[in-house]
Amino acid sequence: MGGNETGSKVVTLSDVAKRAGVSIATASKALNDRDDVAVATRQRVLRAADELSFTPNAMARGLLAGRTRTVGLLTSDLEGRFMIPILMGAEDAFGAGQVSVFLCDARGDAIREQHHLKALLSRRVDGIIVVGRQTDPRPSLGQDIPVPVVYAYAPSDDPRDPSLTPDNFAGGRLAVEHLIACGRTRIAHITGDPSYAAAQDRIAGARAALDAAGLELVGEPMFSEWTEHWGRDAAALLLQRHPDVDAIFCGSDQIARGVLDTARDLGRTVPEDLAVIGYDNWELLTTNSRPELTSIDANLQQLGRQAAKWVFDAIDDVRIGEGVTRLPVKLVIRGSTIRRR
Amino acid sequence: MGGNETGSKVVTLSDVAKRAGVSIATASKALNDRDDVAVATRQRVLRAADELSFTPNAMARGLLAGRTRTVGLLTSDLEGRFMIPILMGAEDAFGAGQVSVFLCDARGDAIREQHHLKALLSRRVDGIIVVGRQTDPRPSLGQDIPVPVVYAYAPSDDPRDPSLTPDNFAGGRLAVEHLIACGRTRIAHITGDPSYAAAQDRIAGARAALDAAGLELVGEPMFSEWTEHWGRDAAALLLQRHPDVDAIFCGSDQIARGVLDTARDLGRTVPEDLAVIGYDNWELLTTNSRPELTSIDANLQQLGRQAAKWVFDAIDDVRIGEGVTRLPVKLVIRGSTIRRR
DNA sequence: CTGTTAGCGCATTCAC
DNA sequence: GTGAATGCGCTAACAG
Repeated sequence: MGGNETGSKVVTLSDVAKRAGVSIATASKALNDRDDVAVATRQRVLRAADELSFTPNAMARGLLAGRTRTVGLLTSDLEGRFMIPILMGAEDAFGAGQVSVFLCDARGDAIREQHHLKALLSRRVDGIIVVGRQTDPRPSLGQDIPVPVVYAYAPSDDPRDPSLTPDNFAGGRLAVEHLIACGRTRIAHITGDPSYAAAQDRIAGARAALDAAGLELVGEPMFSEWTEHWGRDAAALLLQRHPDVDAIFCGSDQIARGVLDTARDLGRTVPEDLAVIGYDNWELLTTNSRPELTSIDANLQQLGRQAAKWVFDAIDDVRIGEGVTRLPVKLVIRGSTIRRR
Repeated sequence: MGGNETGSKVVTLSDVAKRAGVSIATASKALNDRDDVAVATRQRVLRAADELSFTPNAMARGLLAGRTRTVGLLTSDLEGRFMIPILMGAEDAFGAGQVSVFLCDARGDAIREQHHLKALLSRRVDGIIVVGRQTDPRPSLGQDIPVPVVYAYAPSDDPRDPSLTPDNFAGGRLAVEHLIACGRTRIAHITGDPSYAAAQDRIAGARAALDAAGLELVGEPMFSEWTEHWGRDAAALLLQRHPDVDAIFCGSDQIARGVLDTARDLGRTVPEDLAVIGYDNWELLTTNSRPELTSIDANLQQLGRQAAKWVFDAIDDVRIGEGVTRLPVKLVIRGSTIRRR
């Protein structure tokens, strides 16, 4: 038992150095393009590293550098429809292999979130993105986190924190402006849970657009769940009470799909008879309905990218936004508001 | 500039030790419940750590231990419907804060996958789970990875690798057995892309069930895309050509939903007139259709948990399965095959 | 019970 | 150009 046992131990820099017949220091320099190393030497080192398939130990490196090239993604609801695109945008922005992402799903539980946060800090992530499941403000992680934190989708309730969230007001306005542009004047609104900021903001935007055109909503906004069932029921109610509506702005694509079903059942032709617009641009729903559904897209992937960029900027001590920044949304027109040719 | 500057540097163990008036080693022992440390001393150390909100550096720890309590999750298609539950199951099994998960999305690109793999190895993950997007075998990462690798959903094409995948054959059989149990005898099959192993395996299972009952499929399986559109079109074709079918086994819930739409349009009553069963148990589709859709659930979250468990076992040198292991699926009965009361 | 010593793998001075 | 020494933060041996 003297020295180098067998048993495929992990290859270290010193192994490479030994094989190349140089010191550890030289090997390090050669591998990192540092200083002046004789060309021949560098070649030898690189060859040795390759032959041993040497993989530098990021932890050892991080210990020295004080930087891990690692960030934490703290979500509260992984299976939620909105997490994934944001997460993808972030992963995207970090670049394959450049920065690695710790994924933590707190399952909407504060205790679990604390555990994960602690783990992340323990692993010395360079920054954290917190992704919430609604656009309602969520509790801040606090100001004493030693790394930059950016909130995505759900803004932080502390105005000192930087938050990115889709502009629901603009979305509501955009939706109704489009309906008006399509010549509709009797517009109703069916949406989900009224306690959601998203629901209220979209309504406010819708009303702003109506006001600007000298119009009013037909009836009051109809609130309940964000489901197809509710969309079906609400549409039946609405079309009975106000047979003259010529457009329905729906608070979600799910609701809109239910509305389309009922319209079909009742023999109302979409879009001629009745224009329908959804919200979220969830492709599974918008492209499978009959006709395909016009909707508002929140650009979530872009939001994720922006969040990642902010984290980077903050790490590099670039000043980033403070408070809530609302990102633009876009209208995606399909056959439920305009007859396509 | 002599010694302790200001500027909230990260707190280290030596800071804690200093504040508690003990040596670094003692502080370490106290914090880790090691050896015998005087109760009073331990208290002082704990207090000091708390006051400074000390967070141990997992990298430094990992450097010593040779274990990072970190695993890599290498997916090829994050937005895919099947990744998320598996990912959740894995995250679940690893426990909040115990083990951290690096998430890497290769976007279906081999190059990017290599980059991510390298990054993971560089970070010295203790193990890797590879999640594929189909149940067709995927290329192995190779045998020279220094940590355990488990393949989930998409099995590895190398029989030496441990793979976990849902049992599609059993799923197909289960679906048809259920239809037969419901008294159906004229059963047809509409499915997606025939090049998918999933499609073929489910058909084989279906045929096995039919054989056992002395029945035959009505017509040939109908192949095309995994979409609602195809479901609608295929159903129209099928019902025209074989008006006497009394049940349709669909290769996916999306297809099934399209089938239900067409059945409705053609005035066929489900389930009395026509029983319909889907596959995947995608709640968004199964619970929103009319009637709600009976389907086969692949227990993906459980599959994720199992994959995580295998990784752990392998890390602890417990022998785990080799080759492809098919996990049981389950039937979820809703109103599209049996009239609910 | 507590402190001293050594070293995990690596990048960085500084001599030679 | 190259190599010996130093230390990142921590834990595991030992010695006191």
